[in-house]
Amino acid sequence: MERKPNLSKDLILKTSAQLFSEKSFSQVSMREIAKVLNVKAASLYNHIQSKDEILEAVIFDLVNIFMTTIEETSGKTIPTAKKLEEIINTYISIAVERPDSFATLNNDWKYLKGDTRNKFIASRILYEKKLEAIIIDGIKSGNIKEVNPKIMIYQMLSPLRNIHLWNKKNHMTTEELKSQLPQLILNGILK
Amino acid sequence: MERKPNLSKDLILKTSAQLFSEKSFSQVSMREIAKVLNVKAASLYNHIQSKDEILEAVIFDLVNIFMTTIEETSGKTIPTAKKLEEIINTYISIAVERPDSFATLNNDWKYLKGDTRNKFIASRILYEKKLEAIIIDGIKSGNIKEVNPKIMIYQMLSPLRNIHLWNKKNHMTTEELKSQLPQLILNGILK
DNA sequence: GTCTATAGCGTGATAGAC
DNA sequence: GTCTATCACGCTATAGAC
Repeated sequence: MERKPNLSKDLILKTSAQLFSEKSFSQVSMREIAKVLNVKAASLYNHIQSKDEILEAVIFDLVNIFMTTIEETSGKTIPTAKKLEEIINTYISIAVERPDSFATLNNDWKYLKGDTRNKFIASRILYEKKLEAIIIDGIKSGNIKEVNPKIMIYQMLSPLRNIHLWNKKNHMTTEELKSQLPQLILNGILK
Repeated sequence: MERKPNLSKDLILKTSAQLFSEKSFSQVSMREIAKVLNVKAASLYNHIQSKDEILEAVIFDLVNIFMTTIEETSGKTIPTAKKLEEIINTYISIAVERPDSFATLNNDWKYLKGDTRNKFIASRILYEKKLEAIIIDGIKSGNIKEVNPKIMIYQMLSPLRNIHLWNKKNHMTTEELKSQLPQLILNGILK
């Protein structure tokens, strides 16, 4: 409910992400996005090409952050536990600071179409491969339990991809989460 | 792609759950469900009242199982670890044996409307309350780490609610999962 | 109990005035 | 750059013939 629009692509993306996260991409209409911004739906098309483009922009904005940070973490020469903690903290930061985009990424990526969808899936596979490499490395150096790495990835990522759902009910600060969640997740993983 | 229909409510529910799990409730049309069953969309309405009714039936079929089993487990006089293992195994059984309904329950409950939606949310809250009671009991009797029970529930349920996603890639039998997942989940929880 | 035909509605997107 | 008006389409659901 803005006063006067001053419409921009960025504002449209922000508003859309918020609405997507409350319902779902498919349940939010262009008319609805426009209404929140105090404009008519047609006006949105001066700043964006299509509804699909909004979804793509919201999602890949975060995808790029995740891919960049895991690349950085992988390249560091620090203990495995520290690497995993960095990864967990990235999820926490993004889930707390940008909950709407984070929810859209995790809930609505399935509404991506064609090449964009394939690109997303490829990114996700690559991300999990990078994480697997870190875990395998940790097993070799004796810092991580000898459990199937794929199961471990699943055990790690399932809670992380749902922080936003859970944090909606139990509002915690980034600091509180960072001081508790990593230990909780890693306690079952580290020796 | 059935041969000749022999249409029934049960068959419609089964087929719908499969399609919902592949895409999403909102992305599956009545025409599409009908096509798989080799009938016209209008024919479906001789067996069901509405598309919403299909979703409700698919979801509450499983909700009732989950509510019944946690009630049973709560009433038993067995160690906390055994109770949690039972709960975990219920998820595994359902996720493996009825993956389509399980996926629909976890992904598409948000498309439930009105009272039905409220009833679902109330069930989920009640389920988590029952689980919390078991955990608090375990903390008191010294069998469970002294961590915030709400965080523990989240750590337990996040992976369990996503078994279907993960098991689609790494096909495991019910037995394999039951011999590995509970320990993995509980190792981080049990002393 | 399945069919054809269609009502009634909401959607994403566009054309063209201002 | 926002507006009004509207197009073209797909959807759920119903009416009525067979």
